[in-house]
Amino acid sequence: METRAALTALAGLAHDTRLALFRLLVPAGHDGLAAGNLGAQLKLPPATLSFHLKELRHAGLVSQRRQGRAIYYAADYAVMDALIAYLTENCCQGAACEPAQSAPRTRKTRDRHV
Amino acid sequence: METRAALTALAGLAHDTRLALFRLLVPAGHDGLAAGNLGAQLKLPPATLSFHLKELRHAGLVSQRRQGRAIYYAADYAVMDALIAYLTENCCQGAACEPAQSAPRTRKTRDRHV
DNA sequence: TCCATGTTTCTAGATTATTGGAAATATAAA
DNA sequence: TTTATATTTCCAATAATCTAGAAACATGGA
Repeated sequence: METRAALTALAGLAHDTRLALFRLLVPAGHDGLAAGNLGAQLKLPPATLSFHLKELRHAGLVSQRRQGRAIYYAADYAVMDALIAYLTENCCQGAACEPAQSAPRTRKTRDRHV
Repeated sequence: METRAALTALAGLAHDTRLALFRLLVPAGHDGLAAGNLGAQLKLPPATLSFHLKELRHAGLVSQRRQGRAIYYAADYAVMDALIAYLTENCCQGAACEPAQSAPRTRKTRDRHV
């Protein structure tokens, strides 16, 4: 993941409504949850909900799928994983970051599936 | 790490200049770099530099230490590590996030030193 | 003491993000 | 068709963040 994309993903998560939305989607798995369901859980007016879901989508953190009248959103784990890899590699370099761990994860180890 | 702190750390990193500052500090280790050094590398006016360093400091991502006339900033690896742990646990749950990996990291495994 | 250097704080304007009502769009069901 | 439901887009107001000049502060050296 490049710095530009990492920045976009960070900005996507750096808002309490969006982080809450994303955290609701994480355990919902690949099927995700309908927009209405998310809005009801967080008590958000529809326009506000839609605004934040769009931000998450532009950050590549969630995907969208229509099913009947409902639109389902699902977490994109690959982008999240790439962000974690980016932070580990670029912001947590060397042994300093994980003193109790055997070895820091490297790009090669983590990026196989990205 | 709690959601509120994670949000603060995410917002701290979610800006061009601040991510660049933090990335300069990461390889600089515990000694860190002088504010002036950082400002010169990124060509920032002093007030702008100071503004962003303050943000990073409030997010707990960097520490400050005066030495003579210079003020040295250093990355706080513990907070960064805690953020990565938070994202791994809360935003990357289950096997979904690391399909090519043996087992997802758990809170117990990662939090020993935090 | 006086001056130079490194950095911060003050401040105000500029930019960008967020909010939510109202209208528009898409789908499904009667 | 018509109506109901789910959601988005439009838009204007508000809020938050960012920028950088100028002034202030702290330290060290002459």
